[in-house]
Order: sequence, then structure tokens, then C-alpha cells
Amino acid sequence: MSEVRQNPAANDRETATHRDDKLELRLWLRLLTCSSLIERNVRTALRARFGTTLPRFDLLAQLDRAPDGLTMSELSARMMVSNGNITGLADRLIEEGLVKRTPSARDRRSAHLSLTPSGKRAFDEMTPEHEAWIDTMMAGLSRQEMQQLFGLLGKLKTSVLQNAGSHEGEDS
Amino acid sequence: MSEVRQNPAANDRETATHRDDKLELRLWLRLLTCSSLIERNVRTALRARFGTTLPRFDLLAQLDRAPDGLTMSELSARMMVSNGNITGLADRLIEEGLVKRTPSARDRRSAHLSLTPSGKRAFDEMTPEHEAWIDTMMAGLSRQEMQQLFGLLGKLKTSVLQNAGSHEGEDS
DNA sequence: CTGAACTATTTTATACTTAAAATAATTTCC
DNA sequence: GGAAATTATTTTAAGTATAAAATAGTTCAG
Repeated sequence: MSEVRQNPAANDRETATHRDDKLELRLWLRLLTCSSLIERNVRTALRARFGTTLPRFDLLAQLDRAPDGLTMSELSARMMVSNGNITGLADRLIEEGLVKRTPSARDRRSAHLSLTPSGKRAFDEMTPEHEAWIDTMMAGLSRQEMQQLFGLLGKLKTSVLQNAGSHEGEDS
Repeated sequence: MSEVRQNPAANDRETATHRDDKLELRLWLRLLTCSSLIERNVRTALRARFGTTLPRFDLLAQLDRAPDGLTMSELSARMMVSNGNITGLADRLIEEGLVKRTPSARDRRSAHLSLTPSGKRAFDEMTPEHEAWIDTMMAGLSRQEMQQLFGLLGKLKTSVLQNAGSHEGEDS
């Protein structure tokens, strides 16, 4: 098993916040805790059930959603990782025969990545279980609470995108 | 600058979800998007302003919150990363003189890590700006929305901890 | 046309991360 | 008190991640 504990009485980052910490900071730490917990569970489950990793699954999922394929840059944007990262990840999946690359006819710099039949099959096998894991983890929330949370996170996302990076150029 | 785009009209993972995807899945992807966006901003800002990284800052922050110091395992639990990860991270910070290790008197396996004066100074210099970045990113939410979000995330956290790993042992 | 600016991707160097095995110390229980 | 189980940490090997520089192709102003 993993050497990372997952005990329900977690003594995590967020639990360790001070009573007098600012709401914004506590909110961020709790958000991070939730995200990390779910991510860790999915990662562990993907390895245990399918012998694969989250980044690989994520890349396959992006391609599955885009039947016409995606370029490296598009993948980089959607997965929110650096461009260089995609290169290595794609290389491994191509090596494993799950993804293929088709050079673009009109722009010789770029190529479209897409799922091979084998990749599509692998993804279709994984995705129902993946969804079930997520459902299970969220079982403690009512439909209404999920919708409320979804809405609030939407506002947060907008806020972050709007106000991000405003600390830059304060001396220009 | 970074080569990862941060344009407000993000074409991210979550934006690419289907209309007919389940609420649970969309909620998870939006949560991940928010978390990744904030994390990336903090990471970029830490590098730009202080030439350091998020894991280093995070470790310093944990130690700052625990005046008596923490063992490797405690740090691992709080930061929600693997035990082996802490070893390397701590080594680097000790090398840089920001952290010191004190062997435990009663248990020769473990040692307490704590901030050096230099580490404390470095952290105290960073933390007000760090808090300001978080505040700025959340500026689009009202006090009440933050509290609501905080509460809902608390429920989610409980749910995940309760229902995590229930896919394991389904054939035992 | 031509070269400057831009865009897409890869490469490089370094850091971070994990899972699993190894090492070493402590506790437990007979 | 000593073997077995547990706990704390380190090591190992592979993969994931970033930022920045390099490479190569495209676009566009003049």
C-alpha cells in the first residue's frame, strides 16, 4: 500500500490553520486540501486498477473529448501544465500505442494528437470506474449543495482569472 | 515570463466538459481548475519575488506554525506528500540554512525540524505578500460567499475522507 | 520579397513527486 | 529478554513538472 496515510482524522495542512488566520487563507488551504485528497485517491485508484497514472489518464480524457484531436499547445492549455511537459507525456503514450500523432498539413510546426483504437478502448474501460470513484467521494453532498458549490467555484474561478498576476509590475 | 498562458478566456480542462457530463465530474474538474489556477499564480509569484518554490515555502510555513518543530512524518501528513519527498525537500532547506534538524532525545529514529533564525526571517518576509496574493485572487467573492464556500468545502472534505478508497477490496 | 516578430514544439537542466524497497530503531507480547 | 510487528526515515528508480533556451516554421509590415 501507499506510505501516505489517509486516515479520516487527518492532521493536514488545513486543520493546522490558526483561529486568527484570514478567511481568504483558510479558504485557499481548505480548497487545496480537498483538491489534494481527491487527486490522491484518483491517482491511487488508477494505479491499483489500471496500472496507469493521472497525467496519462488526463491526457487520454482530453483527447477523448476532442474527436478531431488536439495540438500540443491545446493540450498544454487544457491540462494547465507547461508545454514541455506535454512533449514527454505524449512521447510515452505514443510509445505505448495509446496515442498517435498526425502532422498538420498546413502548419509544419504542429501536429494533432489523437487516440488510437487501442487508446480509445483503454480509456473507455477506465472512465466508468473513474466516474464512480468521483461520485463516491462526493456522496456526502446533496444535489443542491453540489450545485451551490459549483456556482461558488465558478465565481472563484472568474475572480482568480480576473485578479491574477496583479502583483506583477508594481514597480514599472 | 512563463510559457504557460494565463489568459482570462481560458480554454481549460473544465471549460471543455460536456453539457451532459455528470454534476459530480464537472464539480471535480472545476475544483481542480480553481486549485491549479491559484497554485500556479502563487508558484509564479514566489519565484518572481523571492526566487523560491511553493514546496519550500509550504515547508517553512508548516514549521512556522509549529514552534516546537515537526518530525518528517508530521510534515509529510500536513503537506500531504509522500514521506520520501520530505527527505529531499528538507535536505535542500537545511543546505540553504533555512531549517535545522534536532535529533530526538527519546527516539533515535526521528528528528525535529525547525526554522533557523534565517529561515524565520525569510518566511516573515514572504508571508505578508503571500497573503496579499491570495486576498487579491479572492477579491471577487463577498465575505458571505467565502464563508459559504468554506462551509461547503468542509462538507466535501468530510465526504471524501469518509468515502475514500471504498473501491478497494471489492473482490475480497 | 525580406527580415522582424510571432508561434509551436523540443530540449535542457533542475526540482519535485511518487511507490516501493531498504534500513534502522522502538514497541509489543509471550 | 527476545522474536515479531510496527514505526520513522532514507534510498532508489521512474515519472512528472517547471522555466528558460533552442529550433524551426509562419506571418506580416514595409
